[in-house]
Amino acid sequence: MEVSKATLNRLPAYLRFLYELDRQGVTRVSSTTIAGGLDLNPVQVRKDIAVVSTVAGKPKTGYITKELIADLENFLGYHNTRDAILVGAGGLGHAILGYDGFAKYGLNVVAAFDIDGGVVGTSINGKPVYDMSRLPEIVGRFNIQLGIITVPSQAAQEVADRMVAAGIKAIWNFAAKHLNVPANIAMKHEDLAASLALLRMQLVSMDDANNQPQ
Amino acid sequence: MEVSKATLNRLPAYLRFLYELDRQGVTRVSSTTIAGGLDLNPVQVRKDIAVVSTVAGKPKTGYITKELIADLENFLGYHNTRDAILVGAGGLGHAILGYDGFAKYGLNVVAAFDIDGGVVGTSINGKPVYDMSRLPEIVGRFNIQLGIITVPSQAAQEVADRMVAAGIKAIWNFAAKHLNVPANIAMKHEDLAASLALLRMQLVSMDDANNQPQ
DNA sequence: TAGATTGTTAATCGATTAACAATC
DNA sequence: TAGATTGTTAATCGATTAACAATC
Repeated sequence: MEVSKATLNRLPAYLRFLYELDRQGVTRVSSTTIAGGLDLNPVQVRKDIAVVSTVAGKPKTGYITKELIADLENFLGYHNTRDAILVGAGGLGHAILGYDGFAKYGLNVVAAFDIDGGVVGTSINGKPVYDMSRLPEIVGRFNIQLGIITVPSQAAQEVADRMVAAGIKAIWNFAAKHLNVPANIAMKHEDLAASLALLRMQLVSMDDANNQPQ
Repeated sequence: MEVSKATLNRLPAYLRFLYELDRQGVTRVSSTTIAGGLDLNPVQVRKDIAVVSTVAGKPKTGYITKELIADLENFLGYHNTRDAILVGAGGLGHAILGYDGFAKYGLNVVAAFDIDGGVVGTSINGKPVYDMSRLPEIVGRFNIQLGIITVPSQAAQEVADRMVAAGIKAIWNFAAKHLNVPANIAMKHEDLAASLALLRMQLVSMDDANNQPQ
């Protein structure tokens, strides 16, 4: 991988910030402006931009907003849409199926799967919900590479296994459980418990700081 | 902060893994077992455990499952429940309100707020949805410190500002937008676009590896 | 010209991994 | 006793930040 995970993680935030500037008619932008808006270090912003941009920034004037937007969109593949399927049409699955914002990020959820007869056969936000048994057929027919897991944690490993067997190459896991998959399968675990732990600890340490004996 | 962010991020996964072992009747566990189950390095696991545990592991036998569970729960504050409020009772807000799993992590969402007359006055999973104007009153009355933002990104900054004004000390932000808050407010941004970027890039680089000319 | 800003090299910081003595 | 496993020190790796010459 030629770009670090840390950099990649920041790029979508740059892009959103630039969209906003562009919308306001700002045609040129400096690393200091971006860093200021996102609470980052300007040097870090310049280094990140250097990785993705095809044109150099100009001393004194900075970068051209629209050029930078184009480079970032290109690098992140936002125009190169990927189809995905989702397994688990419960609360969270429902929310993801109902959210059209992922289209901007080049993600197109085409169908969902579940084992609950109550939702199988219905459609959510125009996306059909199939029985789990049809997973291999649909994934194969449309050559889908990306799978989203929104089932309860006890069911998640089996779902992952079935996705891999069906030919899925990348898994976005929202279940609260580490999943074991072959090394050639990409996996991203959205661990909300871990996020919450981080937030709670910040909260507690700030409490401490405020109650410090002086 | 005496424990690193990286360590803190892993602790909830250890705990879930240990619950599973305990359920299976496994009374002792080594760092190698934990590392193997979670695709981590055993030394890293031992160092992380050293930070939180009150009793030392024993050479040859490892750690006592139940002791380690108790230490982790204690460290993460899972028995020390925090009340929270949520703003934005849309799809994602609905899913979070409907999910009772956060109770295990010591998080108790007590109420939601929205500006949509269609949901205000209703209740979701037993939690009342109030009009946004009542935020200061409820936050003040129950002395709530934690706020969850699940509104569309354009509305997120204003919601954050109103949370801070009402006395919220920590914000869990699910909107696709960086939010500026005073330095004494804890903030955790759940950036799904960034996650997706990471996953897509993994997928692409694996494609590359497989199509490498030999 | 003077000053703001870039791109890059070097220094620092933090986290992971390797090595290994201690010990149950 | 021998071997597995711990806890810790040292080495490595990766990412951030500081310093600064180049330049528009």
